[in-house]
Amino acid sequence: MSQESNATPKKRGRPPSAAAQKRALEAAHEILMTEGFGRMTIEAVAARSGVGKPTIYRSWANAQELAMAALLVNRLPEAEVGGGTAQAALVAQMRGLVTAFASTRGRQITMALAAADPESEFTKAFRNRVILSSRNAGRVILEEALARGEIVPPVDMDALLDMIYGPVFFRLLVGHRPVSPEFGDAIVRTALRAVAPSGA
Amino acid sequence: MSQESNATPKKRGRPPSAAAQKRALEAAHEILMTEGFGRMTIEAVAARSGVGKPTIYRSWANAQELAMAALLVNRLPEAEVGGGTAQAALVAQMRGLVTAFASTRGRQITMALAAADPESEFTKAFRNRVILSSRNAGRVILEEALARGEIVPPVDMDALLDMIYGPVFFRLLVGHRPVSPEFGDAIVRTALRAVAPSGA
DNA sequence: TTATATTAACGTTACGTATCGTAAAGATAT
DNA sequence: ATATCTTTACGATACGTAACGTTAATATAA
Repeated sequence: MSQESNATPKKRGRPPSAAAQKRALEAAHEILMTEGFGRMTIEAVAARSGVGKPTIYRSWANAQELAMAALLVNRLPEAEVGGGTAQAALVAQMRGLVTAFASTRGRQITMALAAADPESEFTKAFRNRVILSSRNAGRVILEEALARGEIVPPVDMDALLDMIYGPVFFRLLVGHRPVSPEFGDAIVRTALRAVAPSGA
Repeated sequence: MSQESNATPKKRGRPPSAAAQKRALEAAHEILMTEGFGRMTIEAVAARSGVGKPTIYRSWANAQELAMAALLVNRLPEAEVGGGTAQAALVAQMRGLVTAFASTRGRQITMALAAADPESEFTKAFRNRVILSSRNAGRVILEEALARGEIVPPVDMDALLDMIYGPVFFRLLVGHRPVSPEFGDAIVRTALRAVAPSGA
């Protein structure tokens, strides 16, 4: 623990400005929430934030990636995995999810996701962190419930998870019915009835 | 019914060309399927079809509407509502749905829907005809099953329907798992187990 | 004759890139 | 120690391209 020979070769030159990135992300988020995805152009973000276009392009390849990064900053609250029944845990989580997505934010996220290159690494990271994090937490909850007999086989776990989390995005995308807390509750209740031990 | 006095006032001048519309729709559809929604620009459609831009704009307000119209031309096959158990009917319908959407077409539809103005009349028509037609047919199937006791209360019909059709679009949008026929089967099976009479 | 079709061009917006001079930080020499 | 390289990022500006949606001019078909 002494020589700096191979440890961190000390970068030269002006360091990238974290403040500039932060300002760009904030401006992007503001535009997304007030004017929508279609108006969140790189030029608009540059004008609003005072950050130069080339600086923005140095951090993000295009407007879609910047939008996803901006939507990623304020994460959704993580689900409380431990304690209680699976139903209680899922209902609590679903309440948070519905609150977070039944808003401008939810629509913007859906649009960003649909518009983005599905193969891009950025898109995959976004999906995993924003969309699938709830689903992954749900998997933990359901596997624990399965282990202690609260739910019973046959359980097609992936199908069951998509039946719980898919409807929220379906309503968000199609807009035929509102995304309400009661809706979230009904989804969880119905899904769990399909894998309940008795016919209760 | 004879005189043309107030019925059909005999249009004067050159009539709109149905052929031009058709050519534009075909070109739009081809571009959607081969190059994707992002590259289906009005100019590209005009160039490919030989129809002038102003003519295209006379029929559709923007590229989104043209895209939806093009996707609307070849409708999805309607579900066979009558006969058999609810499970058989839903599985058959879901097979068709999965086949139709587990393709370029499905992704294009999802993108068009996410990108479109949710309040536009065109968008609403598109949702009703392309997205919700399956769901509506499913409602008929399930209500008949409910009437003859094949499924039993409590049934939150809207939640149940979204649990059946939502997951398909969820997978299409997020792309975390493939949309396969087996997946469709599992969804129908699991959903019906939630409303089955006994604990079977 | 009159409404539509086609073509061409228009102004606008945003794209993504290149270049300019400046700012900030480590390296180097006095 | 302090001044001067060197390197890298910065903000500003301008560029050529692409597509937008509109308009004017001409051709064409009832």
